[in-house]
Amino acid sequence: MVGVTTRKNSGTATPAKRQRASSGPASERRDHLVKLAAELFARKGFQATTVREIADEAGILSGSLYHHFDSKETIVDEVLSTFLDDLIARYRAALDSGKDARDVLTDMVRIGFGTLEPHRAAITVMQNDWNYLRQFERFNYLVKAEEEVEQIWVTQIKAGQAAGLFRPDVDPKLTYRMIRDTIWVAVRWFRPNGRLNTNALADHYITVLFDGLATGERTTQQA
Amino acid sequence: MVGVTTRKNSGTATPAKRQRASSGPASERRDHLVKLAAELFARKGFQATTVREIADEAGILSGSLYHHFDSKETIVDEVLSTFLDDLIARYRAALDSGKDARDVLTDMVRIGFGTLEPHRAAITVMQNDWNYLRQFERFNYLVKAEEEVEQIWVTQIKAGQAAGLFRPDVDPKLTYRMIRDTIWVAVRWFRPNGRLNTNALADHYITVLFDGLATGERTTQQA
DNA sequence: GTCTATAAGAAGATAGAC
DNA sequence: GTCTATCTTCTTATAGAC
Repeated sequence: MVGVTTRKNSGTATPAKRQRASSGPASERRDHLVKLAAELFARKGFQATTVREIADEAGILSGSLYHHFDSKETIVDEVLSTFLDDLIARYRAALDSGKDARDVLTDMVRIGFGTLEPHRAAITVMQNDWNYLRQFERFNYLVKAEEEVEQIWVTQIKAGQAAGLFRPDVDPKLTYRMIRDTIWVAVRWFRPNGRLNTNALADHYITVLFDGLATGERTTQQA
Repeated sequence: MVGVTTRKNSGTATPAKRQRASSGPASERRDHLVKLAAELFARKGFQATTVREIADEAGILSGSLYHHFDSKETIVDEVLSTFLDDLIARYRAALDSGKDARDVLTDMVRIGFGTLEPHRAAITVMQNDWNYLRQFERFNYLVKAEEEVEQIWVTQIKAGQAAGLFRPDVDPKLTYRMIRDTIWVAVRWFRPNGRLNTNALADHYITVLFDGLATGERTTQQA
């Protein structure tokens, strides 16, 4: 019931109570605080960000934060679940389009890259702190959500193979993981005002993913 | 000169002295301690791992660790620099083979996946804690090493394009980043004793990367 | 090379006044 | 909804005996 040792908080030992995003009162003030915290978590990492820093950023004292949240974990919980809820909703819409597997997969790649901008902070936290956060019982739903997303992708890849659209000799699960990794890790270097926007990123990746990097020419063998 | 606020260490404030891997005395005992620490860093994250835990793992007390290392940062520094030195050496060997750009790139992909097993812990730390560690001046060499590696890859991709081996319409730098991401992030889910070994991973990725996922068939357009 | 003992302070969280 | 004040525990790191 207790989960792992957590960050050894102190005071009158509070073993990370429940207070999911959905259950908490959804005030604008609260949402604003979550946004501020998300930026700090993304920049410095979850553990390296102190509740004092979050409070500073909001112009209040650390104790006042506990009027809105019962723990630091609750804040990051809200950051992550907001992102995941949105992502899964978008995937579902793509699935209901009636397109063939290749077009659905194309849409899903675009959806993935499309979240880089609006959910940049949440994705960064998910990348960097997932390994730490997953050890706490309260974040089990993250694992569940990941499994659900994997199922959606793998089903599409298999459908594409069955329809003769995708090569049959690739492993669906492995292929999904590589696509997923390529999309989300881009959050590390993607900059909204850089040379490329997320549409260009998606187009580029879709080209290489479907048609490959090679031209078919070989200098050593076929020539 | 000081860098950022660091983990606010205490005692007689020690602002993270220099003591790079190469400069420290290379005893077997020391190497063993670094290995133990690397596993903990990978499992729990750098910040969440305490010097007490590292000492526990080694069967000594935390104070005794400071006979071998002057700070926790020095330990992780040694973990990362050992990996990077090995990686860059392997890349250089591949470059000197005299093969064409496609074969060299193939070798480099294999080298990448091939490090997942021997350097699993270091790669995990690099993935999860890079964002945090990079803020300290002493880890500037990480950025330099990354730039060197990028240069090696981009040069090969451009050479392949010039030789007509790779499609000319892809962005070399972007392509490199996506390849890099796909390889290293695999450390998150790759398990040495799982269904696939690193050779199979590399082969699979090389197939999709060069030849693409699509078969050329289209259900909607070409009928 | 390890232990004992401890410094000095930063952490998350709480209680109650305003 | 925020502040004041504070508790308790954990942290990295040190000094010197053995």
